[in-house]
Amino acid sequence: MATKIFIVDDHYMIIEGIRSLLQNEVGLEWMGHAMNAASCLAFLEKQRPDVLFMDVNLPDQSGIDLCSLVKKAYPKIWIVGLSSFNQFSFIEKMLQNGAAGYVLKNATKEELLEAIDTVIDGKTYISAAVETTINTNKNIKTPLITRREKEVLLLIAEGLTNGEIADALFVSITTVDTHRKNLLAKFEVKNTAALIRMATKYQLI
Amino acid sequence: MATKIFIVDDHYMIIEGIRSLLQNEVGLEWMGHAMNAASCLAFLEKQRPDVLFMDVNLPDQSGIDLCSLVKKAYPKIWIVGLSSFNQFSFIEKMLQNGAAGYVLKNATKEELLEAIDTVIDGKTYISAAVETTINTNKNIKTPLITRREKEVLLLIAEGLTNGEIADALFVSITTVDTHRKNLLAKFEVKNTAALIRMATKYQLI
DNA sequence: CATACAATCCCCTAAAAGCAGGATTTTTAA
DNA sequence: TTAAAAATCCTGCTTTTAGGGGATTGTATG
Repeated sequence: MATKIFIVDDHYMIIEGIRSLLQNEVGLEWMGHAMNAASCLAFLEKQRPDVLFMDVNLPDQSGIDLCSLVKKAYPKIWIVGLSSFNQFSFIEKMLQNGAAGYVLKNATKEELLEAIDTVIDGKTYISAAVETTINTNKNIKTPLITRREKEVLLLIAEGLTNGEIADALFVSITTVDTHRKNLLAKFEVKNTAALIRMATKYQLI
Repeated sequence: MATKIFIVDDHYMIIEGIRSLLQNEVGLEWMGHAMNAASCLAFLEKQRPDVLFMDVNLPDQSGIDLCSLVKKAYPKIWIVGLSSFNQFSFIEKMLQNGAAGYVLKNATKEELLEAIDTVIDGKTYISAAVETTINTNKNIKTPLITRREKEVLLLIAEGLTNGEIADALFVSITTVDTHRKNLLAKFEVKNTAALIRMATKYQLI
């Protein structure tokens, strides 16, 4: 039986690109595409692909969230994350949320076919380039900050001083100061400038 | 005579996507593709497309730079910028560097055809979505900072103090302090945190 | 039920950044 | 070649951060 392929991506060219790469492959059946999360879910109510290529960035909902939704509702569908970016945070989250593979949008036909074969075998497919990113990033720990610390961080980024943050959060300045110290420690930086830069790097801001 | 189309983009799927959308159009001749700036320039030495779709992000050189290079060497080639991002800075720079159009990677076939028609007519093609971005951004003034201010800004973002920056640049602390004051004034912010956030927003860091 | 963690608060000191004025010398561009 | 812009340096003062200690309370979670 042919492996049924579906894709959700808001970039028309990517859809066409993948389609033209895979369309005439034997053993594959092209089921079509959706251009947003909602129509993807609507499609899945009626039909079930084997492999679902899923863009990480969708207009109505993040691919990350859609991934866990789909995986909960239809555990048999193998999801392959699709992104222009070789960015660790995306890769990590997609895999955590049940994706069985991750390919970049500059993947070759061979990579796509290998990804399909690998995931329907129940294994995880990670392309070489993505693997490198994972390896370089897995040592770099993203600081685990608390809810309150994140609030403080955002207000710091807004340009508020400790006093102003204290007023905004109805706590004392010393409390804000403590959170701030903890942020510096957790990000392993020694001042606000580096803190904000790191936080944007980790896309916490 | 058919309009000759060439594309430079490092994403295989985009190339295939555009090719499958345009390949069978009458009046168009698909010349092929390059996947980086160098091979694009090599191709142009031998053959001349009429319209050149150019990715803004290329592996060996930015599309922005390649754009002005190509336009200087071959003014008759109409360049259409190509990007996933509807980002003002990119659009602006591509157009400044001689691009005649700008389309997003989620463009439809109709948009691509319209872009081609428009630019070979000598006009500028801007898709509706991109136009909106231009309008919303042209009011937002990006601060114009000097070379030295940018150096200081980068070092601030690295987490260096005024003293350390002074040492790094072989100037006095007061000089660094002045640059810093000017940065705060130009970005219209009142402290470092907001400065770094703004600077990353404007992608100066 | 212990204990880990988050969130809150306090003290003190030193360092760094921010604010308000200056000034001089190079560069750059009209 | 001359005016504007950039880069350099200064003094004095205030506010804010950073670094070093703490401590208490509540709330989850094993």
